[in-house]
Amino acid sequence: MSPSQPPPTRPHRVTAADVAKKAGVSRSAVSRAFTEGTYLDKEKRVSILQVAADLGYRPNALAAGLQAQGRSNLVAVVTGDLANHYDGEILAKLIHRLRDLGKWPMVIGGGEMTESDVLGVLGFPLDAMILRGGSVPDQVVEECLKLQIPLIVSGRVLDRPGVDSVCCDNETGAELAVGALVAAGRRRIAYLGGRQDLTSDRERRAGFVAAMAAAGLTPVALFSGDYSFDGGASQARQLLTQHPQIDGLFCANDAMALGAIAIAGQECDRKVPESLSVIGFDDIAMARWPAIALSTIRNDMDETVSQMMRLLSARLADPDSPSRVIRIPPEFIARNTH
Amino acid sequence: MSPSQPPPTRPHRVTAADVAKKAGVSRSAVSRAFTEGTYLDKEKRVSILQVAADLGYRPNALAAGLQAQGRSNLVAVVTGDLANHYDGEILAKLIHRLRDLGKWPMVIGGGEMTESDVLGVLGFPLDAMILRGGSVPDQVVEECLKLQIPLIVSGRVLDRPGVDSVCCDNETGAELAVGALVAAGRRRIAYLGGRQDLTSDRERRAGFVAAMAAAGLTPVALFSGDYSFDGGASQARQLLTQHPQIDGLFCANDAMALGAIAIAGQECDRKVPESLSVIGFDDIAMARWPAIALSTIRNDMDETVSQMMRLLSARLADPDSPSRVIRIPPEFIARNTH
DNA sequence: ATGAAAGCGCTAACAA
DNA sequence: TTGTTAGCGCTTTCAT
Repeated sequence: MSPSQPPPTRPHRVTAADVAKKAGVSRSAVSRAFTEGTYLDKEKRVSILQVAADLGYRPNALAAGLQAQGRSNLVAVVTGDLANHYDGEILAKLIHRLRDLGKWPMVIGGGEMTESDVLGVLGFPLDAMILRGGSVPDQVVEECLKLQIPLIVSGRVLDRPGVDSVCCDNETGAELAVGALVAAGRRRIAYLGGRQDLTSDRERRAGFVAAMAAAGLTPVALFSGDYSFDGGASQARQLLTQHPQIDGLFCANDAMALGAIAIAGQECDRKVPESLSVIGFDDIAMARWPAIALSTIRNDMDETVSQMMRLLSARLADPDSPSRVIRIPPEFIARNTH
Repeated sequence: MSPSQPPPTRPHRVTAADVAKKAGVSRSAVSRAFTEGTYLDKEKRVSILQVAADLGYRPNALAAGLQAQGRSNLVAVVTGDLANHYDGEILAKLIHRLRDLGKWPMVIGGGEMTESDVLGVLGFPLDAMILRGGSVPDQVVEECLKLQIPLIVSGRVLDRPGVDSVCCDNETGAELAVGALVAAGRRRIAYLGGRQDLTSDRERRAGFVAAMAAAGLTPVALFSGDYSFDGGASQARQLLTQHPQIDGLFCANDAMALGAIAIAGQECDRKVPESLSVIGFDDIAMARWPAIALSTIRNDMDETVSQMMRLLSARLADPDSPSRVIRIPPEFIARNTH
């Protein structure tokens, strides 16, 4: 209304223009000062950076990302359920390694998978999307491909053009487990599975069945759980009740194995490993705890993440390269439960 | 060189302009079609959305965030070490609740805390930054305040203008633990602490000391660990060796309590709770596992996250409101280890 | 070496 | 109700 009223304008974020004015140079000079390998007088650069520091200026990454076509440095990470320790542990490594590549992880998922969230994040011009474990709605995959956003999948294989996957060789892992159980003298062996809608479970199950057959054995039972401790416990209760004769148990992941061991000891009067051998899958940190010392199949996280980063870099460098599937070899880790 | 060579231009992301042209409307009409509560002919909106869907268009969130001053919907989350289950569990809830608010979480930290990462993320015009646990470099706090970025701190209290905190009432928690140990008939009680550089440990320690004094008891020992299972185990080994007479142990978090219980049973021939009571802190999911059934002090995650979201919303609505500190009341959860 | 100017894709104030 | 216009803050030719 009247010019006497100074607008109580909240001091906006310092921009390159502010720095330019204060330093007596052009906006472009400021931009150059923050970019390696650009023509700019050595002294001038120093003085600009000084002024910028005084003012508390830092380039707006949003504006930069908008400008740089196809290099927003934003990477969406759709994590599996963080209640699964494997997912939590691998997420930490993933975040760390993405930063090494200069990427910023936008993390979604972690519990109940909200499909709208993962579609919503596509609103950002992502450099890539990482799908960790879990069931990935097909629609999401379609949208990513339509938007030409590179997809790196881990924990399952998605053999499609433009999608790279890295996944444990689950069948081999199951074979190793059966081999170890047989070597321990077990013959009446059962499988305690995870969520049947996930390929990891299907592959481990198939590997188990095949290895048993190869060993001339018939599975005593094939159960399914949900990859959780509680699920493992309740399924193990039924399993040990209905089939008290079993002497070996291969579980689809470590959490279920721990649940099963708890039930065996507390409710079924079965000592592990004396009267029952149990082998898990993944080798989460807890499995290494001396008090637990779970025999398991290592699903190597460091190697998995390394390969994911390798695939990511390769695809970013050449978006049209053929899609790749990398299988990580598992390893049997002998501890105290078999 | 010659116009006969069609440039092998990688099809760019579909923009509002593309949709506008195809639909025969203006760019603004397209923008309006995607914004609730704008003037736009019903039919026209439908047809625009139809064309957009055909083309696979979705508004570029970067451009939108650049435009909307102070509403990028980006929130940086600096998480504590995900090897601590408490941090993992709360991160999952945090991500979920932030999405409910329409915010996108950029997650950093999770393991080795890289200070440059947390400074680097300030390049984005964040709506807010969430600091979860751990030690927060002062420089980070300064930069945030300088940039006028709201800071929500959890797991410690940072009583400064513009910073809101929500934190468990650690002293009361320690009192509850001592009370429970005393009620269980324990008198020779020790404290197995976490990282002394963290306020959570200092408060729990202080609360322990005060409660012991109030009960007319003298602590047998005050040890320090690192909040990890392994750290708890090795400290407990020393503790039980040097002070075999102790009959009660209050641990600074659940992980250390589990480590201590493991050592007690496996190496020191002390049955829990028969000859040694152990109480943890946090009430992580594992503490509830029947096989573990850890008596502990609940550090309510749902309530913590709810309050964080409340503080966040309030600060976003009024950036100048006085900073607030919310203390979450702890609760003793009696299970099988005391 | 450096400034001017164009544009990245979007929203919002202003006209019509 | 709708189109035109002006930025948001930055990077990058293009001149100079």
